[in-house]
Amino acid sequence: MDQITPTLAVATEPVERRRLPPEERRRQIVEGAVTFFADVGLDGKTRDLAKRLGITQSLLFNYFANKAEIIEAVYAHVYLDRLSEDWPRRLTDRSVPLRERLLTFYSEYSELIFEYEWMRIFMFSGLAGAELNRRYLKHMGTVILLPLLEEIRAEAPQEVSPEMEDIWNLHGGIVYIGIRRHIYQVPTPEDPSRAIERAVDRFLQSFGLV
Amino acid sequence: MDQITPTLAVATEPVERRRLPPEERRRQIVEGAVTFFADVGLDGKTRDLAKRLGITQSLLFNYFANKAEIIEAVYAHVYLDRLSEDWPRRLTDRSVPLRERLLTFYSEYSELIFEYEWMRIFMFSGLAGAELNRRYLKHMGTVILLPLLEEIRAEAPQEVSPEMEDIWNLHGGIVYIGIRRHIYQVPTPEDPSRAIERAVDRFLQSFGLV
DNA sequence: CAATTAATAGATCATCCGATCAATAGGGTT
DNA sequence: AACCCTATTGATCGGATGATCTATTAATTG
Repeated sequence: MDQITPTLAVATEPVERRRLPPEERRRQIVEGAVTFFADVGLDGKTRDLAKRLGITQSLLFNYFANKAEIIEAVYAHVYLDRLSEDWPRRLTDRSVPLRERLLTFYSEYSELIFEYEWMRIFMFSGLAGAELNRRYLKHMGTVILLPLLEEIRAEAPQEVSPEMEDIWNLHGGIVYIGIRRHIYQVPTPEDPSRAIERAVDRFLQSFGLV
Repeated sequence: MDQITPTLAVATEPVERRRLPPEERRRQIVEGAVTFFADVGLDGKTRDLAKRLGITQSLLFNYFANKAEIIEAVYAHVYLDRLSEDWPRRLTDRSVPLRERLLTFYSEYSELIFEYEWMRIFMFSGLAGAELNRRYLKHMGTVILLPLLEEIRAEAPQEVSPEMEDIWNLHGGIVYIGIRRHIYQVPTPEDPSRAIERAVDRFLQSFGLV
């Protein structure tokens, strides 16, 4: 099996100082754990994580009761408060042209999903059957994509009526760029904004907009 | 961690008969391994696999030198000879309308990628950094999507010129249905053909076709 | 029906893993 | 400089894991 071999002891900061303030040490562990588990998956071993952090394995359990708790902290650090509360409002702000709303949304949203850690941990937890992903996608559907559907329906001529699956299709086509880049690790455009813009324009055009 | 708990000893066939012919036993192991590793990931334990197959763990190593060899057999069983050699030719057969070519291709191709085992093992191996996935996507790009790009360019009016990323976008939007269903395990249309048809039509329409 | 052969099971090994705990030492305080 | 608190360490435990080996048992052959 060609698992990615966990890089050993890549000390991001000089490791001289032992005995950090607990808050800081905890933060350091979580941040290290995010990239570590993004690299090797949620089955990554605590000994490897500790080695990468330049600390002993036992110290991990001084800050977290068990490994599951570390992963909880990773989830929290990667996902919590990363979905802007502002998006639903701005997506439905009809004083701004629909095309512009869509482009600014996907411009900001893509910064999130094209992040290495975000994309990989989301995929790992999805495969593990985590409830997190279902909650997230459900939220995404009701809070972002459904309002978006209504916006398009409001502006589109009567003869063409978009469906929810059409919105998911637009969304998936964009997300797939990040999947290619961070999961399959194949070349993708450095800056995806052009591809996104073209996808959005094709979408709008097909519903008689733009 | 909320790993999917491997189902224990779900004997697909009656296990009465021991002492199977080697060929048959091997085939049985591989097929069981495909769904097993698709469920729990490539880190799945050989003891759990054996339990599900209704055989002892040591028997596995009578047919395979080690676990990596089992996974190789799983890869082979899931991927080899599953990309029809016929697709490139049929996609470029200009005696058939382009829309029809696209629809029949994605109709057949989606049967492949919407398969539970295919999708999950492909994602697991992608995350593990397997070369397999890069080879596959490269092959997909050059043998299917690039010719497809040429076909669209040939038929599209000069003023609009599709790019390779546009084709990947079409492709990704369709594949994403399978990702939602089998990776994130959220509800998707029972039959994706309607969504695929609409996506293809939007795509063609935006390039002045149909 | 006995003999031969190959599949199978169960015990076992060395290693690895998550987690625990007593001992140690860093560094701020007095 | 001595003291004390606690962050950190290193040794260790029980259980799991991939892989091996030997004894047993089922089917095939003559």
